[in-house]
Amino acid sequence: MPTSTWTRLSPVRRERVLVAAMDEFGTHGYSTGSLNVIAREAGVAKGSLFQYFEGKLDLFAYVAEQTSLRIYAAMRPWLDGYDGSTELSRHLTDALEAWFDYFASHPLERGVTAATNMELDPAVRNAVRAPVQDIYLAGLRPLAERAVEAGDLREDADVDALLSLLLLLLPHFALAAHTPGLEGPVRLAGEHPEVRRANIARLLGPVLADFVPKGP
Amino acid sequence: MPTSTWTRLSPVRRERVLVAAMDEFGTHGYSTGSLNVIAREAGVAKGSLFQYFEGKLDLFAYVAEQTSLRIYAAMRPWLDGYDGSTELSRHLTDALEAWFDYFASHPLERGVTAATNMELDPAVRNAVRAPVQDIYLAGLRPLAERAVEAGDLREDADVDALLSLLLLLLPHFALAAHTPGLEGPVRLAGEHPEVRRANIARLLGPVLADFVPKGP
DNA sequence: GCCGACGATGACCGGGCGGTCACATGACCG
DNA sequence: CGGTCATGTGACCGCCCGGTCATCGTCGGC
Repeated sequence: MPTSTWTRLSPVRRERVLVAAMDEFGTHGYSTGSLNVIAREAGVAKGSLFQYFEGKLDLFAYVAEQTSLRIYAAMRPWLDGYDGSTELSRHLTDALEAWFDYFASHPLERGVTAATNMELDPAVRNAVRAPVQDIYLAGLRPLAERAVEAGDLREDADVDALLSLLLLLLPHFALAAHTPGLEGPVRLAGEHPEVRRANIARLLGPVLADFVPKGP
Repeated sequence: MPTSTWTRLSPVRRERVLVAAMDEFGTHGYSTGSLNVIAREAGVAKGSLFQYFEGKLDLFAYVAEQTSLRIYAAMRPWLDGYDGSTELSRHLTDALEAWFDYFASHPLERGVTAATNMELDPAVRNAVRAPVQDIYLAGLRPLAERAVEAGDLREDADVDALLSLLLLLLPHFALAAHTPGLEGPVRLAGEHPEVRRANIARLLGPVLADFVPKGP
């Protein structure tokens, strides 16, 4: 958790530190990322970083959390826009498409997401991922509940299981879609929008299959 | 590339070093993995490691390559067993199922595969993944060609594109299926074999859809 | 019994790391 | 003005890293 000093800091200085940390951690990951580099790029003394955060892990957790909040804010219109009047799978396809676009145009957020999901050390994963998942769950759970009300999900659907699946799979899809040197799985990021939509729908299909009602 | 000294080493000593390196790199990844730890666990002086390999990256590349060879050897019966008399998708489902089982019972190989696929540094990725992919391609390409002959793949199918897709997606599936704390995506690793088979087939479906013949 | 080649060894090197701390700076107050 | 306090700073600490190398033991050939 950031210190009280951090919260009192000028927004300009906060943003400089945050961007430098997102860049460094997003490029090199947690363990290889260097506080010396972050301080230098932010134009701040290294000692200041320790006045703002309890240590390296605290800074990384903050970066991951802020990144999730930015992504969440960008996805908010799609999460709030679902009222059951459109089909759930169609709505999720829209959201996933917007998500891909967001990563494509926000390399810092993409890098941090990659670093978070590719972290091997269980201690670091646990420290970072729980708050991040809480943020996504806060947006996804109401959507799932609205879908049950609307009959788009089976009444006895295990909502927790569905949300776990989405949280596990979606980052993989999103990141794989922008893996350098390949267009993306199943040509997800292809040039023709209608092809891309169809591919997203195909990826979502097996994820949702257990949860949607059987009949028409 | 290992030195000539390494090839002259007693198999017992070679195996001790290889296992220690697989364990360390598989647990902590490349950059965080320590040569000091590897030397200690292998019961070998650190200087010896530099008589066997050109440096840390050389050792990691060797570990990744040997791991691929072990996995490839275990999958060999499934690769060679395809002669066009069974359906391709059914055959690949068998192979993927065997792959999951292999990872579940071989934690060292699973760890190294995870470390290889989760590496962020492009230089390390390139040094490691090219030889690894060559190994898999050597097994998969003949299978794909046999499938074209048997009419299981469209004659004009882009075999390279299909192989790229398989190489990109399959490790993700295999690793996600054993992510600690979750049963696996779409309950891949569920208890009922028939459910698992169905889920594997659903995952493979979109990967193959562009490549199989349209009609019956 | 001597020798030269090979291989094993661990003390040692320079460097970068996360983290600390004594001190400088400057705003505010009596 | 002096005193206090929050904040900024970078030299410094101990540690571990990948990598080197002088040294020594152990062989097979003569």
